[in-house]
Amino acid sequence: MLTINQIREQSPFVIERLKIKNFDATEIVQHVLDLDRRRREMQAESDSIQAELNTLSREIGAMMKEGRRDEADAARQGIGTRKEKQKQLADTLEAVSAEMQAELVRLPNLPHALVPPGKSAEDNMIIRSGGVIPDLYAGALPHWDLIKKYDIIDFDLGIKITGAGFPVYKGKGAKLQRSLINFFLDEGEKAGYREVEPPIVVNEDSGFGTGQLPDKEGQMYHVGIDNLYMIPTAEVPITNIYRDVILDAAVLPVRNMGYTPCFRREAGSWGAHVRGLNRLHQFDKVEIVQIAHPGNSYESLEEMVSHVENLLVKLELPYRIVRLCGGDMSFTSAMTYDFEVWSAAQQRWLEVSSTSNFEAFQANRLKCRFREKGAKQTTLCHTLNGSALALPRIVAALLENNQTPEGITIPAALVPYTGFGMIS
RNA sequence: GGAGAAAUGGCAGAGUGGUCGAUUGCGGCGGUCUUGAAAACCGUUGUCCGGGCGACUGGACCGGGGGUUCGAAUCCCUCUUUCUCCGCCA
Repeated sequence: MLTINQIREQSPFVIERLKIKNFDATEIVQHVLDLDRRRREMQAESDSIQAELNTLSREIGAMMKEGRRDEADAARQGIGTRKEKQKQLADTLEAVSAEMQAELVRLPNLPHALVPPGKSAEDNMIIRSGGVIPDLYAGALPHWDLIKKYDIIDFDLGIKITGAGFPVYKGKGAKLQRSLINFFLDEGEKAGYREVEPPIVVNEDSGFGTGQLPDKEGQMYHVGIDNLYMIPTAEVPITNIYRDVILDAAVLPVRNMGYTPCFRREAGSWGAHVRGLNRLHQFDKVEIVQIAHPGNSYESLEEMVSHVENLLVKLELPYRIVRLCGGDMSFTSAMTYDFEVWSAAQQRWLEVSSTSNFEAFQANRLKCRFREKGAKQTTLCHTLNGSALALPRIVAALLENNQTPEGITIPAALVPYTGFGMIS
């Protein structure tokens, strides 16, 4: 969420910027400012009554010690009404603060100045593209047919075991998964990321910290009996490592990555374009996360973008990088690059990575701060993350783009991992 | 799952109703001394929310939440977590 300070100090700017996200913040900002003013007034009053009470208590303590019982009893007289008033004030103060918090949480992050305006994916800005779009032979198949032809991914089995959207990877299909994961992790390690293996179920605090709760509650699988959530992305546990942490400025940027399965309910989002591997309830992903100094966070973003791009180059996939327009960006992001690969049989671009700078938006919720050497003040870090990469659509594109009448060829970079160069 | 013990500042560890944001040690930072370093000595050292241009100042925080009391780190309730023993188990 945005900080109250920023809203207090530059509310017209906040309102103006959010228009890029097609969000009219006028009312919320006004309401927040109003609540903030009331909150501060009440706290001043509450604090001063509390100060009086504290003094009185101390005096009574001294009297008791000296055995002046009568005086102590007398001093006790005025306390009841003050306590009552203080209690009332404190309760209202808490209610006002909670309301302010609830309002603050409704405001999306401010988009960066370079974010183009726009309503939908149509308005995204293509930054660059690479790779060669293949010419498929006549009779080339979409991946949902290829996986059956070569018996490497089985949706029906998944339906039997769990339900739709939980495929079973078999044989070379399973090996391909494992190879991609290892390849991504190895490349990440070369790029300076520390590998972590986090829990894949998280508590409410973590869900709130990265912004999945409360807004996107319905997107996560909830383990009701223990009130835990299955992660929709490794971003949640990996970023939450830094919840309630004060870092030394010298350690920034911190680079972590992890492979996890990801779980998404995708309620209500099924349609014509989500056949096969295009959208699943469970999928594998390697995620990279950086905690950066606010002064350098866009360098971190660029670094992450080149890392992801490098992966696509090594996989020899035709890709393009787009900077999302305001209307297509997520609630929490200040700047997002999407990576799309060309799916030759489907004749469309598939999103395989979304790499974002959240600036201080998540950090404010997480209370992830840093301190300059020798400084007394703490400052919010910037947090960033990106998929590097999400597997299913990569697999879809690899299968479709690399199909030949003899079988599916494996890109050279992967062969050391798979141990085979062809699925046939 | 059953029984018991515990949770205090970066760490270790005092504190069982009163001036305690908290003794002390270690660590960190600054200084004295030294050619330099070590040792020794002196000082300093948490976070958050308010007020003030500022010096400074009010409030909160001893695992979380609630309660008793004029007053709670200390007493009571509850939740969470950790440790020990037993049971079960990859």
